[in-house]
Amino acid sequence: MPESKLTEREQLILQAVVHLYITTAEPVGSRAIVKRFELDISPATVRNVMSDLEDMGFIQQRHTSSGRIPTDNGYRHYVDCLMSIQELTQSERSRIETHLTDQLNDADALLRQTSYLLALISHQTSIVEAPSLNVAQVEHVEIVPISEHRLAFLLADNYGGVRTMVLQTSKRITPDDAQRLNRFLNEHFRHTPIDAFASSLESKLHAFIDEQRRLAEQALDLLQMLPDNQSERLFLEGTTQLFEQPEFRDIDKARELFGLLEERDQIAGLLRVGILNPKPHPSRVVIGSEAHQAGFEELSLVSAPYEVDGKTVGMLGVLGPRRMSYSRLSGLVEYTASRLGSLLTRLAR
Amino acid sequence: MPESKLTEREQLILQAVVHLYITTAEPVGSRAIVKRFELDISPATVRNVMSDLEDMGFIQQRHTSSGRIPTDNGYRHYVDCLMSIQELTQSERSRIETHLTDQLNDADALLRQTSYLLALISHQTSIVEAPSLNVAQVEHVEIVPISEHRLAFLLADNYGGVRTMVLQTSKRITPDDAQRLNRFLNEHFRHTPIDAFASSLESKLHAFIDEQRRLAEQALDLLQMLPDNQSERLFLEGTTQLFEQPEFRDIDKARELFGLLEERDQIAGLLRVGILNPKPHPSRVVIGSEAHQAGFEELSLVSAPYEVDGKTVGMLGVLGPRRMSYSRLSGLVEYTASRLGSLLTRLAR
DNA sequence: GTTAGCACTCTTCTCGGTCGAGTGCTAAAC
DNA sequence: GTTTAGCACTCGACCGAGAAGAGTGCTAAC
Repeated sequence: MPESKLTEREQLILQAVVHLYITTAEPVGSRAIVKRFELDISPATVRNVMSDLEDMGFIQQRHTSSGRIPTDNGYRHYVDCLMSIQELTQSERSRIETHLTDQLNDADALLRQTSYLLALISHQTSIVEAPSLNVAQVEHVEIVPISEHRLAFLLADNYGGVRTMVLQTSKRITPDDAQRLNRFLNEHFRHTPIDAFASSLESKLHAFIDEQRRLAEQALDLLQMLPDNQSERLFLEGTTQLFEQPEFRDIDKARELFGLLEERDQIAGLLRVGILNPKPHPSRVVIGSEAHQAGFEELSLVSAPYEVDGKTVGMLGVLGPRRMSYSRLSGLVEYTASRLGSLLTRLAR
Repeated sequence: MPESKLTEREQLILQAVVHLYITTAEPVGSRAIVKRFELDISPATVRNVMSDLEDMGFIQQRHTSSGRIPTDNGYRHYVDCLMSIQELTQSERSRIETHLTDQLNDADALLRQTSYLLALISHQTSIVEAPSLNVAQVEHVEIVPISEHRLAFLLADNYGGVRTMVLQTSKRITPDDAQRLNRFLNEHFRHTPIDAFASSLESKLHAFIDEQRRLAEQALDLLQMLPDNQSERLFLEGTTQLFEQPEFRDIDKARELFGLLEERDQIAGLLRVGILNPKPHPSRVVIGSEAHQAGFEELSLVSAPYEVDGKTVGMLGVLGPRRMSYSRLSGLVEYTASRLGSLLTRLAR
């Protein structure tokens, strides 16, 4: 944890402002701080300190003579230097363990359930990203003739994820054709990273002839559309929770938020923000304008990577108002990530 | 079209109230009607007629001395007796034709695109339902071994829809096992209605032994979960449009609406409302409280069934504020439904 | 049956005043 | 030098009065 440059008293007051504002959603006054934390100093002293903190850009006033609220910088300092991550309670822990079990043998179901549970416990909006294409590998591909002119193109990755796409052909495909193609595909592309599959297949197109080649080309087309679908592999739950927050009582803010939630790509992008920022803890926090994203000013995201076989394969997190309990949610997100990781590891075998 | 029991003048005034309210979202006064439609009668006369219409329950006042707005009954009478369905313009028609082509060889993609287009042209929220389970038939099933202990269970229906589920087994499955099972499944269950597949499979479980039987039982479990997933086979687009409407400026109404949109099951149920109500036109209208659904009071739905090979297989529609252009949207929805139907027919071959 | 006139009702907007929370500053106390 | 008490000041929230405006219902005349 980086050393705070503030005096002990300043740290105390900043922490007090953050805590009170998080719980009440109201600007925090000097008297309220003294009362609530039973401090042995007078409100006037607190006022002086708050004035200093304001000069340093950690807290601000909506208008002269209102209480203070933390700025993005204030939250940032709090998260980086003052906060200690809160462990989950025993009951929360067991709740996760019972609802997130290895009964779920489908990666999608597991991810969805994780998202659901995360929203339920956090009372915020949860985001869970499926293992990303650049770490997943081809485990198995199969072209399945469905009817005379239609085929399913099935692609299974090594994390238990299965995608199916549909192909149409003008010429009839024999089961033999399909089987030969399947054998070839699996022989040559097993363990290829999924995002390299398309280009890898392209370079081997010459190995096919006739109908098989046409099929392979069509499969290639489908593969090239895969990255676009990445944002569909995002599990969001509990979006209603966000709208319950007082910061979105304002109809225009609410509408903006609603628009943002529709933009799956942007949400997916958010999970990537700050991912490089190394920390003693796995969890990351993006606060308001740090996201550099229109409409995100009132929001924050606490996220953590989850690992399969010691390798980070995806992210999950909790999206809430900037004014949220970072300490509690960091703990929750980290624990959930580790749980999901170990279940996925078992699934990936 | 049922005969209206109103006098010609009453019809005229009711129509005027509906039209004006639809376009302005403001209560309609007597003077405004005379002005806007250049009537040769005085506002006082209009007031008398409006008073009568109010007694009949077709229009109402928010408070004494405000203009009138249509009641659900008023809209109902308008839709049933007064409205004529508006044909699409040439440009709208060609827009649909170019964006909804037989290039899309995947039923899901086709449905999604339909939904997208419908939202775009209507400026409302669109709902498109996938062909329902009780009319779709098994076209092909295949169990695909993915890795030693994992299999994909692929189920293709005769409308171009493909679902994939994942199975986990403790014992290793040989390709031969899988192939034999596949042959059996396709021989016996091809053309079985999908919603009868599970029970039909159950009755034939005795034909399997050992590992095959265990597999078939697992597949059965998955099949029995299928109906629950029906609500996931609903394509919604343009939900933001709803929140733009002035009736949802009120934050509590907006929240209620947001909650409703989350409830996919209820939305799916709405499409079924009034489906039995036979009409000279294929389109159906559900107005506000007619839906008997909490939160739907301010909404209306214009829907139409789409047909494959002359058989109704699903519904699509447009969800908007009660105050919406029923005449225009009926035309749009009907046209879109017929277009989707014919494309799906070609896809189903 | 239709219309002009008019009183009436109800909402919306604005304005001024009060209240209370909270601040900043100054001077005194520690 | 730090802390505190005291006090004037600022600003938003709330309230009620009053004016404006839209629209009605009723009555009497056409």
